[in-house]
Amino acid sequence: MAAQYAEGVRGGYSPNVPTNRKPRVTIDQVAQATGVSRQTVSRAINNKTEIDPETRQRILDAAQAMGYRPSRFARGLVRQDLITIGLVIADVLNPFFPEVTAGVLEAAERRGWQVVVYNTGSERRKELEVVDMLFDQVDAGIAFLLHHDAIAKATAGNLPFVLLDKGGRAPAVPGVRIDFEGGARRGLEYLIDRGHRRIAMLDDEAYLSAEAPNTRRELYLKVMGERGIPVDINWIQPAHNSIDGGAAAMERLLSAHKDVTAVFAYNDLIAIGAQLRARALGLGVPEDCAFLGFDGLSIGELVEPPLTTLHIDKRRLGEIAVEQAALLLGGMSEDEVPEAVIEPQLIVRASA
Amino acid sequence: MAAQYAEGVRGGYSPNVPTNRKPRVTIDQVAQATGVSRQTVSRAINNKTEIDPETRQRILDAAQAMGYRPSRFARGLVRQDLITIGLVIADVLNPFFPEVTAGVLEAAERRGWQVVVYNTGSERRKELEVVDMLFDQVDAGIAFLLHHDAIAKATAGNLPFVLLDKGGRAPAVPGVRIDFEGGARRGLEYLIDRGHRRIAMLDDEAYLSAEAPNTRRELYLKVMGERGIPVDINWIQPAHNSIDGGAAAMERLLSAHKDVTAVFAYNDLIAIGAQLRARALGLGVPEDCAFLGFDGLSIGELVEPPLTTLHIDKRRLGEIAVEQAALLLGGMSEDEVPEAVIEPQLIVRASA
DNA sequence: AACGTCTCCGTGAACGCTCACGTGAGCGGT
DNA sequence: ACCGCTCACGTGAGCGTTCACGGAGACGTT
Repeated sequence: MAAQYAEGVRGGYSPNVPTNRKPRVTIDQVAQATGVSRQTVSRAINNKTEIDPETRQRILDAAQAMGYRPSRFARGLVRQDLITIGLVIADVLNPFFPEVTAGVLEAAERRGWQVVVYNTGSERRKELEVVDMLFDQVDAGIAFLLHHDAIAKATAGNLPFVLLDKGGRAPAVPGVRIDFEGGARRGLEYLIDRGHRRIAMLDDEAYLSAEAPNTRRELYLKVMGERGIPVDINWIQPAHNSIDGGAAAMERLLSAHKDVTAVFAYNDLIAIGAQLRARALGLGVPEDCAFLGFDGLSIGELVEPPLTTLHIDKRRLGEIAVEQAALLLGGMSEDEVPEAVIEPQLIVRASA
Repeated sequence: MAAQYAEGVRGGYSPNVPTNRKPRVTIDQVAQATGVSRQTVSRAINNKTEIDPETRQRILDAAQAMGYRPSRFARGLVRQDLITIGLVIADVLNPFFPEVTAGVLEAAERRGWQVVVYNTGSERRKELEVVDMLFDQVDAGIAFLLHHDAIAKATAGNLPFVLLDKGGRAPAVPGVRIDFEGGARRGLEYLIDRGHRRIAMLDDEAYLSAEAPNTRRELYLKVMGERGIPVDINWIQPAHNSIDGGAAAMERLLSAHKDVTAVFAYNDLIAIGAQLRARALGLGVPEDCAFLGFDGLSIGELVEPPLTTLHIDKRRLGEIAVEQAALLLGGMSEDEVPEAVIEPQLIVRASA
């Protein structure tokens, strides 16, 4: 594969990797070189007692010079307290996930755990692949999974597994539930109470292919129905889960339904894109069209007008997931793990 | 430690972890239970040949039922091809890093490597701690490090180490260099050519405590000097590396120097905060004050007016780092690793 | 009947480390 | 001269796999 030199990159990179990997230096080699036993080298390396300070230094120097580094495998084999968890997210570039990741990282660090991160892009193939990988590589998994077969596979195995956003799934699978129903209800009723009747919905298109229960769209229909507000099915536009996706969907929506007065978006990313495009097309926000997001991303404060949204405590979401993983790892059975629910809070800024 | 129930979280979490960790099920136990040898179980688990399909299924079922999962340590000990790299970043919440992470993740995945992520917050103590940890836990490190003693420690050990943004350091330490000089020069000359003379700089305060060469500030002084433009030292304001930090710094700057016509910010985050605050205080952008950022974050497109910035290909940065790590891992010596430079590109949007 | 060839399965060793011991030297106290 | 103690260090075992073999049985070929 020829190296692709991206624009703005000098001295590009040709991966002509010489594969003469040097063999590992072992503790025994260090021991032999310094004329002591393995155990003494181990004492030096691990900063233990029962060793002469002078000997320690001598060993440390030799180890350094020889390029010795203890094998984490050999070490992990004998000590049982080295824990690594796998964090599976959909997209690092979606600001939702860095916040969750921050919570996971922090909670994991408090416990002295390592966190290895996987990106799926919400593709079915990747999700399945990553779940497979997880079984071999980590002690517990924390995952955001869209596709039900990936979820099934993940929870069927005997790896402690926690779902970020476990949706409406059985209580037996541990995870954090985000109360979309309460959130969507609060958000939509806010819009309705402010007089909006023609409320469109910009949905995440990823849920079209995944056979998952799409709570947000269903909730939209449900609440609108409860309030006796007729819904034109074409008010629902699928959007790619990104700012550009939101913009494109908004344009499609407007080309057919100029008369909607408010937009309820699947999330902030889509809402932001939609709002930006609406303004670019000359609409006033919120006078001509109001926008309501979901997630409470901080970038919602940057746009004009600042985005009204249903805020989710994403950091806490990550923290709780780690705590649940800890319970599982501690030997608790899956159905004993207490339920945790995160309640979206309506944050009224200025877009609605 | 009592559980803190964050607002918006029901059914909060008390970590009364029962620590009766169940002992590991080993391959031998599965072998015994199914009446075969270890090796046969191994063949079943690893999908190898030389095993009767029927036996395989029987073993697989038993393993599943017994909760068997191969130990990655034992496995890693005997196979030498399981590679894990450590990615050390300053702050997941700063959009710069998710982009780098995306590049690293993608490149690592292509190679079948695992990536474990560490967050330092650019704190000296954390940086040193993380570097220490790295030596034990991974096969190679890719790190964004601010403090020179952390860098020294990282590069002194015998762990393959690649620096993201290696700054002006010796060529012997592998890493990617971002050509801040070229970037800053292009940016500042653009401002100067458009008639600006009183150009302030909002610097990252983290560099105050770190005894690192702060190229961006020095470059600012250098270029201004070369063009014969006098600089008031108070035009340089330290800012916390965040949007709020930029806003606060801008407010301080304006309280003393209302007459600056342009702001050159350490990065986009600071620039965005500054610009937002300036507008809130009634200034017109760019008429009253122009803003120039650094990094080329996509959120710069969200603010009004969209931020003019020096764009860095962050994804490519991460990819190159992985490629360099691969070279090192392949046995290449540190000074043989070809130099890679990333050239910031001026993207003129509307803030300057 | 002897021999080769498959197919399926088992055995010993090795991976690199830590843990629980055991050991000998040195030294002060009785 | 003996005991007891501390300090510094060494020895054997074991952690859970995979790898390179070796071997028994079934079956066909000469």
